Amino acid sequence: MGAALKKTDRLFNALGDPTRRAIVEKLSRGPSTVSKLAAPLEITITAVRQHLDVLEACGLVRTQKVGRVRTCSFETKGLAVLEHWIGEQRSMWEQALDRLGDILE
Amino acid sequence: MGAALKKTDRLFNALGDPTRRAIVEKLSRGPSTVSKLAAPLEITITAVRQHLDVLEACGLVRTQKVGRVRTCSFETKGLAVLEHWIGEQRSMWEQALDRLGDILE
DNA sequence: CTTATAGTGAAGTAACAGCTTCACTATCAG
DNA sequence: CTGATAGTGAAGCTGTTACTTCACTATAAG
Repeated sequence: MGAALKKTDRLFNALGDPTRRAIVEKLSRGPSTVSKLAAPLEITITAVRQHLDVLEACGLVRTQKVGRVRTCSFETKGLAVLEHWIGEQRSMWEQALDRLGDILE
Repeated sequence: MGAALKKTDRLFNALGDPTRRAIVEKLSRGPSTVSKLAAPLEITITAVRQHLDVLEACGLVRTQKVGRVRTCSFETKGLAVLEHWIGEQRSMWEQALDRLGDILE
């Protein structure tokens, strides 16, 4: 469970950066390349590369280099982990409300 | 939509910090106070207060001061925004896959 | 072969985020 | 009243992080 926590850690941290979320949003609309991602963001391709490292490490993006072009695509796996965490908190909260209800009766 | 984006921004940023996520997880199990939150985290109550500011600003936590004690509780509203964002990306990705399928036919 | 394109890697900078300390206020208990 | 408890606010320290520059490699095109 310690490793799982670390994964959630990296995931939320990755999406905490607005530039990185912009990249994810772009890629969810379809694959792209490093320089095509950089253009609208107005940052260097080096910076984009660094962001891609982070996104790849937590399962939000998958990349593949063919020739001299690296193609980046969206990866659904990361979102599943996110949804799981949200579900956990929700159900814990429901249980807490139930206990409160029992006490009030 | 600009304002909505800013909200999502603050939300992910808030949950990007492990300490803040620990606070949210704790509160989803039931309400607590500032100093009770600080104890297991081994940080000062001042630090916890600062985290609570962030969490309150993005609708993940609600707090209320009675006498000299501030009681903090979990707020479901924030999670809804999160889920909405995840859903958006998922559906965009589905559509992208559909377009790809059409092309391949 | 020459030149342009796409990306990589290392190193540095500037800003920010998380945390602390300390001095302080407000509330409750004996 | 006295002392302890719970929290607040300002200011400063420190490590992290997002970003840049520059020198470089590898592929593609003329």
